[in-house]
Order: sequence, then structure tokens, then C-alpha cells
Amino acid sequence: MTGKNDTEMEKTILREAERLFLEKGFALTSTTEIAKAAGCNQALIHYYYRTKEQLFAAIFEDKIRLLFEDLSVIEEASMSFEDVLRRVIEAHFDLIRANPRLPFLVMNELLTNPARVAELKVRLADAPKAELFYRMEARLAAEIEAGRVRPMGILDLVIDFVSLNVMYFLAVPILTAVRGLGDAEVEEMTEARRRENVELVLRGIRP
Amino acid sequence: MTGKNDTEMEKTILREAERLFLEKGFALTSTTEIAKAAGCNQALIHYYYRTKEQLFAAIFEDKIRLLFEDLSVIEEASMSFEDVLRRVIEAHFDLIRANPRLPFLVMNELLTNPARVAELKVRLADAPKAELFYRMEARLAAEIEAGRVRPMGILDLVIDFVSLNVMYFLAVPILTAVRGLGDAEVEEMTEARRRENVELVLRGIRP
DNA sequence: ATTATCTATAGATCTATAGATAATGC
DNA sequence: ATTATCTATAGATCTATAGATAATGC
Repeated sequence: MTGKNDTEMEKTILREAERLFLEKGFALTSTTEIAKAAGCNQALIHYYYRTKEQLFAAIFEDKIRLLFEDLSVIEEASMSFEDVLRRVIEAHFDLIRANPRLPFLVMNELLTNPARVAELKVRLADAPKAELFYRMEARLAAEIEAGRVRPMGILDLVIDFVSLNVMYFLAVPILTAVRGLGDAEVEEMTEARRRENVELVLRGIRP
Repeated sequence: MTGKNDTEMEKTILREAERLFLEKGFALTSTTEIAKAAGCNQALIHYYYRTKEQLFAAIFEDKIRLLFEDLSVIEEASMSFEDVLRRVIEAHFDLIRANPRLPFLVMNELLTNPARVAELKVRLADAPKAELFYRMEARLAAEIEAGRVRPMGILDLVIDFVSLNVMYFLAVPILTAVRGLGDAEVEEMTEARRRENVELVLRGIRP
């Protein structure tokens, strides 16, 4: 069994590994570096997680789950389509804002390790998000029918706002460095971008 | 001097290195692998390029130049703002379409190697694109003044369409794998996305 | 006794260089 | 003679494991 201090170190390793993987990705993070950050020797990483791959998988699976969390924590039936869409976009934006390095890690990993795409595919099949997806699809169709939205597919719409939200957080480190921004300015820029993404999509789908 | 065959091999190395770097990024590509692909021994890479870093830099600098190429190959003065914007978005989309792995490489490199961001910053200062940027800024201001566009900054607008265009090509490998698409279907999806990005932005900036 | 942590090390890279040999241009 | 290409290898990683020692729970 694990005593108190043991669990401490195991958690510390996980925490530091998560931080480093999010910062630099899988390939550029060594177990030696994780051990150093956690304050133990490198062999202990393998004692707890056997391989670097398994340590990463534990973190990645946990993190990717966030992407499939239910965004539909909001009243829908009584709300207009526009209001629902606004809230979904905002909820998605806030989800990434709470995990700003996640898009980098996921992109990086999916683009360099094809094996993970297959895994993602399985997960996509029975995601809780699917429910929201289908409800939105029906409502979008109704809006188009009523002439309040130009003809388009639900997937177009999803790619629209996901692209805008994800890309912003991928670009933040670059924008910040290039423009030499401080924390307060980044915060301000982020708030403005949140509003802009909503505006662009809500207006952009009109007929 | 370099004879014919020498130049051949030097170019082959460059070509294979470019292909591999675009495919997997800097860290995951070894000089051993490049040599194997080029059909020479690993030492020859260093004979021509001294270090892996210098080989990469040669490729990266050449590739990043594409991002600063002049998009303003189009008549402007006589065209409506909407038409100019449409063509700029399409030209940008086509630029990436011709180099679909470039966003991956640039993102990856800028996000994992802070030194390159500084380099980018310098390059941004005196880019030929700046001219187009300022012309567009003036025209955007005029449109807003005339009430044909909602109040927004030129940088908002640029981030809008660049995000949509870049993110699409980052996502293509994932979308393709997840949905199990063939080449023809990818081509079709890409054409549709090109139209969608233009539509979304043109409508999305209306008042 | 069992679990956590450490030291030491094997084995597999990978980059870079030294020095030998082959090819080429004068 | 000069340049291109090769073989061999140093030196620096990095991951993973074996086996010793320290800490902990009964």
C-alpha cells in the first residue's frame, strides 16, 4: 500500500510531468528532467509509471477528457438559437482559457503520433457532447428553414468557432512575445477576443 | 567548387530534410534519418550544413518567407472593400494550401523554441505585407465610418481570417483520419472550407 | 515484510568530428 | 590538388532495469 509520503511523491511526479509536457510536448521532455523537477531520481518515474509513454498517456487521457466535457450546462429549450450558440461558444472559449496549453499539446501529439488519432476516433464515437451536437443540428436546420441562418452544416459551424477559439490560444504566446505584452494586456486581449469570436460567428451565419 | 553530382546530393539532402522536418518537426527528425532518406551517410549532412540546427534554419527561413509574401497581387483601388477582403482571404488560404504542413512546422517551432519568436519579430518589422496591412487599415476605417462595417480593429480582422485558414490546415490530417476521407473528399472539403471562411468573415464584420 | 527511493549501469540513440578514400577539375 | 563521400568513433544524451538501501506498517 502507499503511505502518505509515497503518494505525495507520486502526485508530485504527475504534476511536474503534466507541467513539462504541456510546456514542451512529449518528445522534448525527458524523464530525467521530470525527476529533477519533482525532486527525486529518474528511476522512480519508472517505478510508478513503468514507461515514459505510460506516464504521458495517463496525463494525456485525463486532459483530452476535458475536450469532451459537457458544454450543455445551460438552459436551452426556452432560449433562442442565437443565445444558445453564444453560450456554447463562450463555454468552449472558457474551457480552453482554463487550459490554455491544451490545444498545443493535443495538436502536437495528434500531428506527430498517428496512433493517438485512432484513439481519439474511438472516443469521439460515444462522447457526451454528441447529444448537444445533435440538438444543435436540429435547431440549426430549423433556423435555416425559417430563413434566419444561411444554409450551412452543423459541422461547418462547429469548425468555425472551434477554429477561432483554439487558434487564439495557440497564438497567444506568439502574440504576447511579438507585441511585448504584459499580463494585464494579455487578459484584456483575451476578453476582447472572446467577444470578437462570438460576434463574428453570430453575424457570420446570417443569411 | 561543386560539381554536378555534388550539388545533386546537397540538394537531395535539403529536399529530404525539408520533407522530414515538415512531416515531424525538428526534434523528431534525426540527421541519421535524413541521411538515409537522401541516400548518403550521416556525416555528409554535417559536411554541407555543419550542424542540424543550421540545416533546419536554412529550410525554416526559406519557408517562413512564404508567410510574408505579398498578398496584394490584386487590383485594389477600383475594387470594393468587400471584394478586396475576399481576395486577400482567398489568397491567404491558397498560400497555405500550397504549403499545407507549414502551419504545423511554424507553430511547433515557435511554441517550443522561444529563440525563433525573436527572429520572427525582427522579420515582422519590415515585411512587405505591412504595406497591404496599412492600406487595409485605412479602408477598414473608412468602411466603419460609412456604417458598412461594425467597429473593429484591423488586427481583429486579420486574426479572424488567419485563424480560420491556418486552423483548417492544422486540422486536416485529424479530420481526414477521423472521418476516413479519401483524396477527392479532402479536396472537396477544402474547397467548401475556402468558401465558408470567406462567407463567415464577410458577413461577420457587418454592423 | 512490504513499499519507496536510491545508485549504478546496460543498451540504444543521436550529433558532431577526425581522418581515410574516392571522385573530379585543372 | 581540391572537393565529395565514407568509416569509425567520441561524447552526450536518454530510457529502462537490476539490485541495494531506507522508510513504513503490521
